[in-house]
Amino acid sequence: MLSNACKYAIRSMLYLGIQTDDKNKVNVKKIAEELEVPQPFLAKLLQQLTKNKLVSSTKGPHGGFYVSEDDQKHTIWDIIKVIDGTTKFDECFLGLSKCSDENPCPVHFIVSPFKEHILKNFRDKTIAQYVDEIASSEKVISLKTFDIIKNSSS
Amino acid sequence: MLSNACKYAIRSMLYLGIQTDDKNKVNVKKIAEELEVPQPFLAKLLQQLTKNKLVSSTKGPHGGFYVSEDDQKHTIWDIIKVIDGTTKFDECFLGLSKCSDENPCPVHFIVSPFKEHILKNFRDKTIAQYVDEIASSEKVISLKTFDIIKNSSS
DNA sequence: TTATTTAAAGATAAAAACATCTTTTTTTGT
DNA sequence: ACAAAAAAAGATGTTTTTATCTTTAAATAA
Repeated sequence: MLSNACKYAIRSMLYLGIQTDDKNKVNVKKIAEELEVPQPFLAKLLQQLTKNKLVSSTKGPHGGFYVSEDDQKHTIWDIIKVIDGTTKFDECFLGLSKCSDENPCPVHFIVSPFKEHILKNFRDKTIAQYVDEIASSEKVISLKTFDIIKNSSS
Repeated sequence: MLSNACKYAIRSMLYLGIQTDDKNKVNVKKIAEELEVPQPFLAKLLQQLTKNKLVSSTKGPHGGFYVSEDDQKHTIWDIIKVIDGTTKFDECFLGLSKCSDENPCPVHFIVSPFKEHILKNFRDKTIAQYVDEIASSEKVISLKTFDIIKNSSS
């Protein structure tokens, strides 16, 4: 469904939402370690997110990446748009170009409600909302982060 | 979600379920044209399906591919197992190895119920059942086949 | 001003997915 | 027996995804 690139990007943005703001930045090395993803690959992804104004960054000592309050207004859908593009989500599960409610493929009505529900969530729910939810419940965004949350709340 | 390879394979098997039996075979060329998929690529896929006993074939004049009544007892899940493997379906949507109902990732409860629903369908519903459904309703497996069904029923 | 820290940019490389081409084997009709 | 039709098998090529490496630019602190 999502590429690795996009998974890393989403997890990074949630991580930055939880851990950072304009006063508290982290560098790629740290993010890559926390999320356990390949560092140079992640660096490229963060570049893309930054170029597209989903994530903020500053160079130099004490610089790094962060998501500001404004950045937090974005959605997972915004990330997908930047990293993977959204065509995959418009396509029929069996690859038929004209598949629709009117001309359904054999799995259309199995897959379609699922897709709608997920898409609605991805389009409507902001990173801020996700961050709140992760803080209040115990959602995981990496093994390490999971441990951090577990420990800090116990 | 599914690779092109797997989409082609599923559509081929449904097509063969509808159009063929041990008395009526079709060759790769015909299947590729009907489903509008690359012929040599499809040939390789059909080879795999045949080797794994999901599809039957005979060589020589009037030979070709077909799905027997026995073949029709298989499921979409069986096709996925042969072509893509099923690991993708076990994996967390965000790629976290330990994501579960107990340790949910931020999108776990959005994605999980629908995944279950789809998997149940893929695992339980036979090709025979799909074929019946396509015959009685008007499900599409290719633009061309769609036209055929439309025309023959009008 | 200079060394250090950091992201940005660009070039390269490895692996997987997607696809094609060529040769061999089997079957069948003549 | 022979030619034709078809799948099977094997080799090859292309594109995309995933990933790394190197160089450049910017910011900061001493």
